[in-house]
Amino acid sequence: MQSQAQGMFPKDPANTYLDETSQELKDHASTDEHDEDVRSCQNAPNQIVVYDPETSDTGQALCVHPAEHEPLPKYAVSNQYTKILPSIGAFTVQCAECLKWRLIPTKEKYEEIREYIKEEPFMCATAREWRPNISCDDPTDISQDGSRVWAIDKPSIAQPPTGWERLVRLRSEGGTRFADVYYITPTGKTLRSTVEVENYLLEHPEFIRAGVTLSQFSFQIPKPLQKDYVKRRSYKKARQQDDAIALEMLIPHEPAEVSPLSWAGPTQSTDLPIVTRPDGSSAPCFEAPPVSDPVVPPPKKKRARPSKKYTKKLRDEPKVKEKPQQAWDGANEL
DNA sequence: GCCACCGGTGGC
DNA sequence: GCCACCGGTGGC
Repeated sequence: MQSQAQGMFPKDPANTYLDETSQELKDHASTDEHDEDVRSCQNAPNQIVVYDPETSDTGQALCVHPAEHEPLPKYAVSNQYTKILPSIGAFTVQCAECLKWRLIPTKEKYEEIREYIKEEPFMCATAREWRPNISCDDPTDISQDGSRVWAIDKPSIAQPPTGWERLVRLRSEGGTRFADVYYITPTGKTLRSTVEVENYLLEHPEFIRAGVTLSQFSFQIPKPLQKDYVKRRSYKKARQQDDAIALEMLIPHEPAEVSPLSWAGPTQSTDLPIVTRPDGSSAPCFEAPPVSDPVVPPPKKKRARPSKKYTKKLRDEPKVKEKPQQAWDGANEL
């Protein structure tokens, strides 16, 4: 995929992750390369779309697309973990002019567009970099047809430093959060917060010398378009009062309509949101995980939040636990 | 023991 | 209500 025109990007595009079950992607393929992108999209189960709320009215958005040409997400293929969570399956951005959605072929391109989207609004012409003939006259690549989860991404998030990867991992529906953001260092360490990044950089000054700064990291997560994807905190408080009743209220019982493109998870994992449900609603959504046991759950142990003083101690005393350096000892040379 | 996923808390 | 943070947990 060579780059030709470095097109203009839309202003305030919406970043969208989507679950991939739609036929429309292939319907709009217009070049061989795009065909390939579309196919890889279609093969990827449970993708998610993200789009930018601020711009949803005027229309800019991005859609997410999984690791290219991977038939299945990492969770399903290489991860020994049995839980299969919905994963970001496609990246899409909305044209600032015609408001149509254009699939972005790679996560890297998406991150590039997202970083500069405010300054350089995305247009269909931008996509000519990978789809030479695309224009606003072509139909939208994807639409909110109920077959995917759409989530709103934040604009102006810096691209991760070279050699680093920014991971957005979706949580299952009904949890307390929609997703988590992680950064994977060149040495393979996973960092979960700005504090951890800061500590890591202090422990590895070679990255600082190489120009890596905290401003290149953002742990902002996309927001699900489906309002009830994430459990409300007020619900949790209610549950503390009366668990059984609250559970009834919390879990919607909707007809399950399994997508033909859903990936097959472990049979014992039926309590996981591995399928999507076209429900005819305007916004796509994942199947809610069934309630495995509506009985009152055992009380959970309370955990005291570490004090600020403790947090500061952590910052002052870098953790020692870390994976042995693997491929990137060259960092020391920076 | 590791680690991906999840929940709970304080702060704003 | 949202966000940042990070400890807990269970499957491997």
